[in-house]
Amino acid sequence: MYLSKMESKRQQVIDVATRLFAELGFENTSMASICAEAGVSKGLIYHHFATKNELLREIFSATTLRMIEISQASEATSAPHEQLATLISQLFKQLQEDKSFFQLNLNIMLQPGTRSILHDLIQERSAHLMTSVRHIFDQIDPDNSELCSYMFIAELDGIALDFLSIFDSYPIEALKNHMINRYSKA
Amino acid sequence: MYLSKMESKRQQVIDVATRLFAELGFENTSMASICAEAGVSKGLIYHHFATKNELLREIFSATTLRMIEISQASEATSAPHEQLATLISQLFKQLQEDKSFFQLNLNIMLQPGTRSILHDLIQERSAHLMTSVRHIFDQIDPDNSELCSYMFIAELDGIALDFLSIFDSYPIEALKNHMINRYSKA
Amino acid sequence: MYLSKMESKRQQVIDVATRLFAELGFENTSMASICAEAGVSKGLIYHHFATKNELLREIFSATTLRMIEISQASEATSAPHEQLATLISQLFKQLQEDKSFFQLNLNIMLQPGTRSILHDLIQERSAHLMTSVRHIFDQIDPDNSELCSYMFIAELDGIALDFLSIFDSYPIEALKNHMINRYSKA
Amino acid sequence: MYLSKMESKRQQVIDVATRLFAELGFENTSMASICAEAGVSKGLIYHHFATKNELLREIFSATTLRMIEISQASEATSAPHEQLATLISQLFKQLQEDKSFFQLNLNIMLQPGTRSILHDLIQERSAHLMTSVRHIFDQIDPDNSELCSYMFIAELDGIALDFLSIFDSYPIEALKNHMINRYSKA
DNA sequence: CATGAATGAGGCTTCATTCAT
DNA sequence: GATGAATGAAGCCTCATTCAT
Repeated sequence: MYLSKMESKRQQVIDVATRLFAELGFENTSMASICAEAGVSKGLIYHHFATKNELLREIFSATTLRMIEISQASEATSAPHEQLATLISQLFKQLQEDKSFFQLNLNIMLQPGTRSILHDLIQERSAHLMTSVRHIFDQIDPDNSELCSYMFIAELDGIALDFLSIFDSYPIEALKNHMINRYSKA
Repeated sequence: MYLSKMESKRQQVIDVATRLFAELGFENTSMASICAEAGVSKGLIYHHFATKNELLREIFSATTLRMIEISQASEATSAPHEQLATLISQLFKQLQEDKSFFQLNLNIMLQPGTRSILHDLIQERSAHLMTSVRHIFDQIDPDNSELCSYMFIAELDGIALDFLSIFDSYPIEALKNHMINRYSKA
Repeated sequence: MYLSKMESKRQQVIDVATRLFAELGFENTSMASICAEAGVSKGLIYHHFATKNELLREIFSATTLRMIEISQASEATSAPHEQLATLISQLFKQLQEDKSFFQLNLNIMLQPGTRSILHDLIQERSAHLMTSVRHIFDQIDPDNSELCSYMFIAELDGIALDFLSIFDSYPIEALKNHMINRYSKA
Repeated sequence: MYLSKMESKRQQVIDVATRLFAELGFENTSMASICAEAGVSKGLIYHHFATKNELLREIFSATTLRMIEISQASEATSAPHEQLATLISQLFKQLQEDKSFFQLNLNIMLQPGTRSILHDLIQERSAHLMTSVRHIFDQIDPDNSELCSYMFIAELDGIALDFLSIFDSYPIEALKNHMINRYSKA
């Protein structure tokens, strides 16, 4: 029970921080406001996380894990075109269900301040992602798998970007279907 | 000469601020540092710009104008596929020549803080951009011009995003050629 | 015409400053806001008034003149009790007609910052006022004229203070009649 | 001892701020100078008081309590005329012993800036004061108790005003005796 | 007389972080 | 593990005033 309570406060801080970073941005979220919303003292937050930057890194790592889970859901199916279809479906599902999750990730990867804090973690994540996608395209078109992978990722990133941050009303369903059509045909 | 001197300090502030916002991010750039680098007193910056936010808005508006110029370069040629090719070329050229220009734009459109400051201006810009692109696709495939436009923009945005912020080494030339091939064939 | 125009801008500054000082207080009124409301440049205001303090002193002096005029209106009548009645009437009339005029005077005489700027002028004014009132009471009760004068002034000041700054709804008419009754009977 | 130390810094801030507001005026007292004189860091003052305005409000509330105490000292005695005499004595005593206490109160109630900050508290205080005084006059002259109360308060306020802010040398003792004579006779 | 760009000190407030309890 | 008082640097902005034109 002590442990669970201990974990609960720590996790509470992470949850609240994740939400506030997504809503307000890292630089506009104060440690004080995280404490307030998490119902935790200033002393405690620094007992669990050495600095605000460390807290961000921990959150980023956690989201990386979650993104890997999403991308691995597709690996169950064997046929590469099916894998792509599943991957696309999964991503669009998440994109619509948890906008703030993706918004946060775009934020912190683009903002110079947070980028440099997370530099190594960003590297790791994108390398991992690239490898995953490339495994699939290696089975479809080994000669162009690199280019195809980059293009595939760019299309998904671009849609996410436009959906989340550029256009106020976005035909997300139409684009999802378009992507599935483009990539799931043998 | 009066005019040039008068304009010079104001413009100097804009130039320095644009660069620092791109390099460090809006929230991590202090008015004091802008003053210092522009060789201008703290008071003067507030003589010309009511607020740090106003300064950002002015910069954003200026970049919108510049983006419109870029996109209009393609309108000279008559054939729609040629227009697309020209547009893609222009964009990739700018993207490689002035990374910080695009970085800044991605930054401020994604960061919640700056987004809300610029909300109306972002709306205007993306509407304008959408209209421009759609004019071209209306001539190619009127029935699907909306979807095509969104997809086209997503691809370009995604490439820019990945190039500027995700991957450390990016095959930008290969992607450019791929895009030109995809869109310039009749 | 040049002269009148010259005077007009100068007077305009005085008028606007008087109003703003009364509405916002001296310390909360910036030279810039006076310029803006008076439609005058910063250079010009400093051409006419050496400093913000000088502007205040000039305004205070002008209001002193106006107060003297008011108090002299009563000297026409010969009987001392009539003089008091007239004086009271005049003061209550002004108090109700031009609240901000009196408010300003109370403000700047009480605020330590403005008090010290105006120290000598405040002395002069109160000495003059005291003398005027005492002339009247000398004719009524020479032995107690000093005390009577102080008490008379205190009553009027107190009513003004309470009316202008303490109570939201104040039976000003009732107090006026009470004062007239108290002092006009032979 | 923990408590005393905890309270000590907070109270120290209040004490210093009260004194400086009285001496220099609210607008001319910087938070920095309060910190300096209280031997406290800039951060701490904002740990205890959200805002400079809040600090003022707290001080004003405290002075209201003190004024209520003073006015209640008279309620012990039963006869109304005695109550008035006691009240007058008390007030003159305080007025002479702690000029800056009253000066501060006049200041902030008259300065437009501070007035609006304290608007509700001023209302409360004057309502309370009025009620207290009226209780006494209800026992003396029920038909005119309202007018008598207003007049009584005006006289005291006017004397305080003139004593503290208008005249350089003021026969305060003579006026005190005059007031006691006027109100303590049955 | 008239303008408005320019200055620099100083004001209020925020914030990450530390530390005694 | 938990609290919250305390710090001090830094941030945005305001303002009286000066001066070249």
